[in-house]
Amino acid sequence: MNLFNDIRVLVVECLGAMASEGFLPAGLETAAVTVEPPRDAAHGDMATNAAMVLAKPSGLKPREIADALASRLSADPRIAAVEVAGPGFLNLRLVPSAWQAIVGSALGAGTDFGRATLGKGQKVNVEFVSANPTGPMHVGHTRGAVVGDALASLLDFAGYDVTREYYINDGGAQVDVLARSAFERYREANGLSPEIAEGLYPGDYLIPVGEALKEQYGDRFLTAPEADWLPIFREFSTQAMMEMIRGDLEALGVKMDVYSSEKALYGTGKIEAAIDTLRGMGLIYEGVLEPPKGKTLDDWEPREQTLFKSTAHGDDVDRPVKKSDGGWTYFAPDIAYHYDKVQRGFDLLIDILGADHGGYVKRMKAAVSALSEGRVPLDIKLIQLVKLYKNGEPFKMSKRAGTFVTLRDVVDEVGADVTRFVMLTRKNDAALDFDFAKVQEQSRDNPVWYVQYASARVASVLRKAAAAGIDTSDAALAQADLAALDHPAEIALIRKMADWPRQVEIAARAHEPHRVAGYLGELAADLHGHWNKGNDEPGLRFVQDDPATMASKIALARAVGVVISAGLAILGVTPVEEMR
RNA sequence: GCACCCAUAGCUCAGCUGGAUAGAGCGCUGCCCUCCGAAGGCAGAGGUCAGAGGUUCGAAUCCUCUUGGGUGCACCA
Repeated sequence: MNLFNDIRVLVVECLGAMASEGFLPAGLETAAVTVEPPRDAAHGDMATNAAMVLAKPSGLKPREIADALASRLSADPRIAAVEVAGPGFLNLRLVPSAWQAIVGSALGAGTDFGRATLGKGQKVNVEFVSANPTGPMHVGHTRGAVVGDALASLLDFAGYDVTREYYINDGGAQVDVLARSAFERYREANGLSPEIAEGLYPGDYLIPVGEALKEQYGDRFLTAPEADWLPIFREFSTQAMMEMIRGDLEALGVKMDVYSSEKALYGTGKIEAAIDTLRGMGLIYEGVLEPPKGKTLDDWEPREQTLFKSTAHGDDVDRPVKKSDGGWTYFAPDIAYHYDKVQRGFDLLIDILGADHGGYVKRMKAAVSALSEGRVPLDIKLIQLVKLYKNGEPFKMSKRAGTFVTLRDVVDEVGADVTRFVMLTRKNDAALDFDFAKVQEQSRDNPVWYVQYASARVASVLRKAAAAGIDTSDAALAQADLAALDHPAEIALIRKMADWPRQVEIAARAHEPHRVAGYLGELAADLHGHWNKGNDEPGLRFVQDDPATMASKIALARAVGVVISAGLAILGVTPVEEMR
């Protein structure tokens, strides 16, 4: 299905044949051999670097290898022309039928077109969002949620067995703060005026929690000591927060497979077991850390602590796992949690974190490296800031949650589809400008609109074809005369569309779902460009008088539509049938 | 002080984990426009890929250093 891979296989086979004939030395490493679309279309359909890569290890001149390889390749029925170019590139031109067949594959596979086996069924865990259960999700979380969800879909599409997971940070001091904040709202619900002290969460979203607490417990905790109500209020309000967060995620179209709780790790011995495992490796010791240089800590004093020798696995300094009061640091349950993921048999772990957690990457990688004995890679994607604008002006909203803009605010304003697409228009480690006005604009420089417009145009011609009595089911369209799609412009559009399976692999390998959005923008641009050509050249239009001709053209349109739908599905965006 | 991330056209950004003459949109300039679906189309100008070394057939891409920005740096998560 990935034509580039097919041709690469052919190239490697030819090289193998050349080796068995003695032209090339036996056992040459061919991993570096690539078959890619050339940047300049004038160079042909595909280019391979085989001759240059193998020149040195074989002791031959690139030209010699290229010539010999060229004559072998040209014997393949799919190859129309081969030429040696530049420093030793082989430029390949395929016969039109090789491209036209791709239209048939796309129609046959539907939105599964481009599915890859890259992941080989390996189990991958994508942990994302993991927002503290202390309030509604804000825009920063939103980007992480979208990137994580799209990455999970992408990896699934690329053949991995994916688990979406949320780690609830419900074990630290912040949930005590939440409980105390809820207590004030509980007092409020009982007719007292709340005292939202400095450091408590002031957001209105806790008002209903306070009311619910009153509903359940009446006034009986109003004068009770904190120790009586704190655990109860903590439990009650974290559950309320998690319900809210689940709702927020749902509004965005994100569904987690697993919610893991930090609190649940305590008292089970899991933290102790993880630390003991490290201790068994000689990676836990009692020691005193040096004070950080160049930064003045007024309350610094040397203390002996239980430390994890993370420097043995690439970290800069060793990290404490116990506080001076003997309790675990936040790092300890995190170690246990990742150990749990390793033990659940994942072959690859991915964490999506805010960029402000950058300092945390090395120690976590060190822990996973140690606990999995180097078996399980951990990739941590840091998500940069989202800057909000409205018509170019920095934008703040404070509807109901204090000072920050919530996920709900954004989704209510522009919809989940637009939100998701825009969040994926930049790579995760670059800051993103999100302009409320711009993302709803109907213009070329709004990528969401542009891709949806392409989708709508495809749907439109399909409707026209159906009205003209053409069977527009994929199965029927696949039977159309694809050989009629022989105009260079049509072949060019097919070539773009045929690049989709390759793009999936590239994006999946890099763990970068934003590439899918970028590709869809390019494909949409090509479709629109092709459409415009039809204005001057009626023969290129999708809508034709002759039913058989039209069926061929519609097959192409639908094939492009299939790719757009498949791509949007990965991004979690619903393709539109028509523009309103 | 240390670590991580970023730096590409006037602006906003792509750039295939090393490929050929570095791309797109906006803006600018000049033409064209009633064409399947309006919300335009075509063409042009615009670059020391922050700077300097290195690796190699080949570097925006990998390594080192420099500059400029962001983030984070026991015992909070």
